[in-house]
Parts: sequence; structure tokens; C-alpha cells
Amino acid sequence: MGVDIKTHIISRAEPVFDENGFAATGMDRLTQAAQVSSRTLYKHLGGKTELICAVLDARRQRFFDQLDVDSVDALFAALETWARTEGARGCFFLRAQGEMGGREPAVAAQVSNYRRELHERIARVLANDLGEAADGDLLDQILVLFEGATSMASYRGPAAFAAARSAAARLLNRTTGHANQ
Amino acid sequence: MGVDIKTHIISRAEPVFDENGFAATGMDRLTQAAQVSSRTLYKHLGGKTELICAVLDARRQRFFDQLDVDSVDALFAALETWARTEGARGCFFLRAQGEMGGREPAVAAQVSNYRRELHERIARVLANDLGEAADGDLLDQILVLFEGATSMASYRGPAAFAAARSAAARLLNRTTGHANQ
DNA sequence: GACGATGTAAAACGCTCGTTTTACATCGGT
DNA sequence: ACCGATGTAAAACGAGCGTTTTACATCGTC
Repeated sequence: MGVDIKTHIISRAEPVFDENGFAATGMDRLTQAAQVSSRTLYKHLGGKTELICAVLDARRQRFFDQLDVDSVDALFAALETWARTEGARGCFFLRAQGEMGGREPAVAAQVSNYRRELHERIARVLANDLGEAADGDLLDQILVLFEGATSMASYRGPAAFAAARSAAARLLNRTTGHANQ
Repeated sequence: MGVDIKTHIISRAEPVFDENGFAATGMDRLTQAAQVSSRTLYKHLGGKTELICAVLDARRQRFFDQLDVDSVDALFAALETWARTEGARGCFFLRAQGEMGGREPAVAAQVSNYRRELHERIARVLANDLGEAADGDLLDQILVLFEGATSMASYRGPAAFAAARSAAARLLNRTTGHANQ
């Protein structure tokens, strides 16, 4: 077989959840998307909750693979590229948390994984950009911009990334866009 | 009667949707929360979709009533106060859009109303703060910070507002928190 | 004091969901 | 040639959903 069925089902399920929501997506649409029978899906994944967790795990890895950059500016550029190719419907993990996290601890755990890795990644990129470890306040500011761009992009598109990018540059004392005094 | 039943049902439904999600909340929990029979709820609201729209409308009014401020700094302070009293589970309207907006145009319309008013409000506050109308780029930067603080507060709490606030001050050339150069 | 409006309580309806089960096809390895 | 593993197709399940309906209580008003 080419790729194993489990990976295939997970990758086909991801855009379906992304576009239709988690709770609102029925198992029939997932089997149809993966072109497998429901029996096969249950044999390989166990159930809907486990499938959602596997999708979250796969997306996290894919997301951070694409965000493997060296500067804050490149970080927002990579985020914009992600949104352009994958679509921007608000943070996938925040939505998963809102829809399932309260009732499914396994989903909440996956969301926590994502947030921890996001924090680490921003700290790493920022340290590399500055040449030294950034203080927590600046890190939080960049994190706010990252979250904000993700949310705002769902209804304002590329303008969200442009705004986040220029704001980050100013916070790093790299004057772009607006005059600094 | 004290307040009319329709308003009562709406105000009781809001925290239930906020805490359990829209799709996942059943009508029985809403009737139970409002202490009315299902027949009364349907007579006054029409159905679940109309109830959700009414809840969104009420929340928007309440939200912007509390955000009636004169400066950007006061805007983020008011947002923090809101989060402290109402809870922070991510943007209520973004979640409504993700769960129902795709299938229910009336919900999507309410979300659009909120976003338009948010944009106007930030423009007004910013103009009042600067003494002149702000350019679109700065407005978008503040909007990113607003959205980002709302999202990030759901898992980092007050740190999100502190970060957004100090970042906004720097973008407005009011150096606080970090040294400028 | 009968009446209409307005409320409750609870059963029922039709639908969809996640999941399991039944019956059958395919195919590589010994 | 056959067997076990692995797949499909589709029916069936129990539960929960949004909604409607039936039956009955309450109460201000003419």
C-alpha cells in the first residue's frame, strides 16, 4: 500500500473539520472524504474523538514545520503563506477547544500541546532575531500579535498579517511603515 | 411582570451558550436555565437560530456599552474588566461564526454587525486619543491587538491584556514598559 | 363566573448522530 | 486451492436533537 490508511483518513478529515466545524461534521462525511467504509475508519481510529485528536496532532506538526524560521518578520510571513494556502478560518485549535475541549479532555490536551509549542517557537524565533533571549513582556506582545493576526485574517485577510508584521517591527525597534516620532 | 419573558430567556441563554458552545447546547438546557417551558421559549423566540441571533444582538450591545471609552489605553482596560467579570473563552462572535455561521446566514449577519461596530469603535477611540483621525494602518494594528488579547486571554488570562496594552502604547509613541531605543 | 390569553408539564414526532453489526468481496502467502 | 486478514456496502441500534402537540393550571377582565 502507498501510505497507510490511518494517515490517509487523518489527512482527508482535516479540511473537512476545518471547513465544517468539529461537532457539526458527521462520520459519514469523514468516511466519504477518505473514501473508506465506516468500519475501516473505526478499526483504524477508534472513534470520532480519537480522530479529532489525531487530526489536531497532525496539523500541529505540519503547522510548526512550516513556521521553522529565523526572524519575527519571517514568522509572520510564514503565517501569511500558511493562511493563503490553507485558508484562514480562525485558530483551528481555539475552535477545537471551544467546540470539544470542555467535554473531551483528550482534545483539550492536544490544544495545550499546540499552545506550549507555539510559545516555545516564538521564544526561539525571537531569541534568534535579537541575538539574546527576549524578556517575557516582549514575547507576550508578539504572541498577542500572532493570535490577533490569526483571528483577524478570518474576516480581513492579508491586511491582518500586514498589520501584525509592521507592529512587530516597531516593537522590535525596527521602524517600518510609520515614522517613529 | 418584572422584565418581559423574551429578554429574560435571552439573558439566561447567553452564559449557557458561552460556556457550552452553540451547537452542543440543547434546548432543554436553555429552558432549564430560563425556568420556562419549551413551549414558552418557542412562542417568544421562534427557534434555536433566532434565539442565538437574539443572544448575539444583546451581547453586542452590552459589550459596546462597556467599551464606551475615550482612549486606547482605556479600551484595553475596559476589555480586561469585561473578561474579568464575564469570563474569557475566546471571541464569542468568532465562535458563533465557526459553529453556526456557515449554515445559518442570520448568525453570520449578526457576526458581521459586531465586526463592523468593533471597527467603528476602535476608529472613534483612536481618533479621540490622537486628536485626529488615525490612518488605516494604525487602526489595523490596534484591531490586531484587540483580537489577539481576546484570544490569548482564554488561556493566559490578564497577561494578554497587559501585553496588548503596552504594545498599543508603543505603537502610539507613548513609551511605557520598554525603553524606546 | 365564564373567557381568552398565557403559562407549565410532558409526551410524541421525525430526524440525525456515533457506533456496531451483518453479509459479502478481495487477495497475498503457504 | 484455501485461509485469514482486510477491505466494502448497507442495515440496524440506541440516544439525543429541535420542534410540535396535547392536556391542564392560572389569572386578570368584562
